[in-house]
Amino acid sequence: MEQFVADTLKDHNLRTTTCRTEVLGTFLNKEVALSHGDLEGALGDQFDRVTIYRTLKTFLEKGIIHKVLDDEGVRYALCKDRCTEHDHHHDHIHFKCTNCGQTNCLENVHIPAVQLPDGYRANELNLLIQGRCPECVA
Amino acid sequence: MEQFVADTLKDHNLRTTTCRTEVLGTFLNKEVALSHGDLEGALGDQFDRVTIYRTLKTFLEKGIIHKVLDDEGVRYALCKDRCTEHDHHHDHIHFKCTNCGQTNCLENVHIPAVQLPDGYRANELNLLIQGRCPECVA
DNA sequence: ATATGATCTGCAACACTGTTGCATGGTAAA
DNA sequence: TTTACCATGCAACAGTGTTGCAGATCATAT
Repeated sequence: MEQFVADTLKDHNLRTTTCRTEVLGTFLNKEVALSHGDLEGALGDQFDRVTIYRTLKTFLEKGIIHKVLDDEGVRYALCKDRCTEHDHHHDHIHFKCTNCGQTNCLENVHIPAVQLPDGYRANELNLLIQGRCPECVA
Repeated sequence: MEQFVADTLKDHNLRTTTCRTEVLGTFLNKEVALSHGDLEGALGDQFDRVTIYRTLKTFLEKGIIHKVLDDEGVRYALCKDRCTEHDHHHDHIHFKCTNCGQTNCLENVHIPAVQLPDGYRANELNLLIQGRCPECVA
């Protein structure tokens, strides 16, 4: 995994620093969408708040992560299919469990075509589904 | 319109105060999703920041408005089809124009059924489409 | 029309989220 | 190893949203 982290950073022309390595590693470990606060919690006092914000911003710009919108705030999740800075794919489906609060990307689910009114041109689709995840349905 | 505003408040068991009347009126006039800041701007110094926040919160709880999620922050829009506190329908499609920034609800567009993986149970769907609105496509 | 209780409002203070400028420290490439 | 560039930490600040409380306002019954 460490190798993957290093490669990912290199692929996006980013220097491998401790903070970037740890943040990226945390995303890989947790496998759910994380907020800035989640990262601060997970990483303890290792890094300054500001540095984490800047790391997230950098990752966003490079297409390593994407924003996940949510009633309660903004979270971030890995772009698993290797978006790049110039070829960023823009259809995301996220599922948020209203019971346990976890949010994750549904990778294999496609957003069906939506029939827009005349004149509208769509670029990016963002679908948030809220409900109960398998663990919490039982 | 003033009658409509008064009726709406009454229907939801809310006292008709100046702030509520003005806020609801602004939503009716503008016909697009508004942020707290938009409302502050539209209403000038008539009301305290806090009062506007509380008015929005009350309207949310009563099902008069709903949240609109957005990369840039939270906005609010009227529930046109008369949601009530207990019967709030939860499928929303919003279109945000990346050129002029306006966000509005697409009332007559339906979210097609999404095939969820086993075990997931959906309650609420929230689709944000970003692109260009008819005015900005031209 | 008025008194009453419920509730809404404004103010002050606070917590959280996110950004910016600048000096210092770390990274990669020669 | 030196160097140029970039990332980090710190301090300060702006924006967003919440809470407690005293005083004002509203709806109801009289």
